[in-house]
Amino acid sequence: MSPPRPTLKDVAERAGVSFKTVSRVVNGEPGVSEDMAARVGAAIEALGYRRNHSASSLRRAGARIGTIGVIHADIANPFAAAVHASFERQARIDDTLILAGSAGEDPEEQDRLVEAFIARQVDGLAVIPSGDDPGPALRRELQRGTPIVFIDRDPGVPADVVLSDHRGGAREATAHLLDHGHRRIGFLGSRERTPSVRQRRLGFDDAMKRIDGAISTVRIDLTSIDAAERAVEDLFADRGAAPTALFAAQNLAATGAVRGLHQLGLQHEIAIVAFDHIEIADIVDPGITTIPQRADELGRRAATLLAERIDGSTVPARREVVDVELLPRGSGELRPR
Amino acid sequence: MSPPRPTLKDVAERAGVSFKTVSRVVNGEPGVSEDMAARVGAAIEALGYRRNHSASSLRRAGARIGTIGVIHADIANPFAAAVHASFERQARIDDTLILAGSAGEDPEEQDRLVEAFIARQVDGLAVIPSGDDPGPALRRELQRGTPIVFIDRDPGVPADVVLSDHRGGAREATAHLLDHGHRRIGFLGSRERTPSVRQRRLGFDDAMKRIDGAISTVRIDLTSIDAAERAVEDLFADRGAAPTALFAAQNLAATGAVRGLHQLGLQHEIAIVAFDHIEIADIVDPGITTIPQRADELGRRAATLLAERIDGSTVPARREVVDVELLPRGSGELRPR
DNA sequence: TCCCCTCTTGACAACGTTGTCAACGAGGCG
DNA sequence: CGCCTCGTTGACAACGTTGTCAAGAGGGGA
Repeated sequence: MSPPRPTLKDVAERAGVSFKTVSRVVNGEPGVSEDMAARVGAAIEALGYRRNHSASSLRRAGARIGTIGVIHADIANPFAAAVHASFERQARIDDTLILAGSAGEDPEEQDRLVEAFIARQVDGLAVIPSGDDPGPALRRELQRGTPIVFIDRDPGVPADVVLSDHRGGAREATAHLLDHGHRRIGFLGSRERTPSVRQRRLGFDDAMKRIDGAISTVRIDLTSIDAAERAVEDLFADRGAAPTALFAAQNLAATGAVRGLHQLGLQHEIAIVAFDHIEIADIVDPGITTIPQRADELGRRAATLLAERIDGSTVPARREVVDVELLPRGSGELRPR
Repeated sequence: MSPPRPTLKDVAERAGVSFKTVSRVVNGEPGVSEDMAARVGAAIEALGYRRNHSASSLRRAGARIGTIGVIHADIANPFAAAVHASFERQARIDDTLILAGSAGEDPEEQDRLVEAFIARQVDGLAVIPSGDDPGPALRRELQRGTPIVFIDRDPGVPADVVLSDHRGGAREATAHLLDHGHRRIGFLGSRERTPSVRQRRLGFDDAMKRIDGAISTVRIDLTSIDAAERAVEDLFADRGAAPTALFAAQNLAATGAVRGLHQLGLQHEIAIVAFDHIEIADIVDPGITTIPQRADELGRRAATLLAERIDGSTVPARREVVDVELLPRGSGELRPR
């Protein structure tokens, strides 16, 4: 085991002063003579003293502790990781550290994380999609007035939230396909109960309704790459009634759809636009036209909102919508034959 | 601002008992009568009391605090995120939370993170590649005996470390290409001073040296997708002397190389094997044969090693090597024409 | 009946730090 | 010369919790 860390007392003893004086030096408080500061500084250096942050913030009750808890569904998800990184970068400006936890889709695990973070006196919480519903612990903390921000997920409770413009993006994607002459367009979605996916569906419908004679083919519950691939193969079994373009409303659905099209050799005939970022969308031939979410912007804004709450802002719950932009790479610009 | 959280005293007052009794109930200590426990439990429930973990662990000095600091270069890097997720999953088994920080390539930022984590009394540290050299803070903590594990990076100091078998994997990749009849093979690498890349180069050389007449073409310092793409275009400007197969020793180099081959229309003629995971390696045609690092295994083993140190193990510094496996997907099985 | 033991509860110190206030010496001013 | 102020330092309480020990009530055995 490692030896105990030196404390203020140890430093004080070595420097031959009271520990309060050492405290003053450590905190850069005024009213310490120069040679005393030097003597104490030497002792600190010699012992490798570091302040015990827990004890320090225990005494200054009520002050920020400089730690925020971040809860993910899965931090290995590239989108979540990107949001996290951006959030952290912004938080670091205020010298704030991040306690991070992945809850999977398990609401109880999410609750346990909230409790553990609260026990550690975090200044606030950020929740990146995880489960459908804030659990009891999160609810209690909202009630208590703990600063909380939700990212990319509408919590259904009055709290600050930062969202992508799912509906607008989907509308734009669909309009893009319509503009390129397509009239039979397929919608590929994952779980309908996921709010963001529902919004994307609404955006798709918005655009389709505007054009007379536009025909939708909808496939939902495609929650895996394989499921989406099979759906595409199924869709094009009969080319006659099949769509000439696809809007893949989610990450995995898009990957599966692209794979399916390649499998069928249709990648140069059937247009596709995909929501979310796809890693090497530009290597595939044709490149995949996507509407990536602006993870950086989401993270940055969320951290800013949360910091304001932590600093005491009491304005009503805010809702910020981050717009998204279509990135044409080829697959979305194919015209129907 | 949010009201102060209730303390043991508040609960005690409400239940009409001493706060020590409440402490006993909270900690499930024996020697509390049933009806007393119930009364106190009700008060806890009513006030929404949660234990202050800082105060608690301040008193039990020397005991674990249940928090580990993890330092990344960039947690948005999918490999780092995957390692992190796996590390966390393992740590959670011991009810340990993760303080996470990205230091970029900035050694000073890494130092600041170490200091901040230490100030918060973390039980141990995990370092996922970040900079080339442990900074002064990390060195001091190693000296002090703070439990530390390095992941995927040899720290050059006696400390526990978990590494991928870069050399063996590269040897296997190269042998795979040689087995498919290639004799002129190109090596595409990023920075040579990165230890893992250096190891991969050694593995490449190992395999090439074993075969008479095998000819290497080496391109290094390909630190961006664009640089790798240009290198490939340059390489095949003269098909006569050009290699018939490529070994891309790193993520970005591989992405750029694949893009370059596609650009030149050579994707079905020039074989390529890539180190590291590539997101949709299977969508491209042909699929990209890769040697992904086993991020899960790296994270899991690192967390295990660290937990043992935290529990007091004093065995000499350990070095665990995680093997890697080649995933044939087509691009690596092309034969020379 | 008395003593001792057990069970339950509480009083108090301690963890490492910061806030408050007092003590001390030096120096300025009347 | 005495008083007051300022600059420097220290003593002590307090933050919220747990460890230690003692006090009091109740029960069983002699």
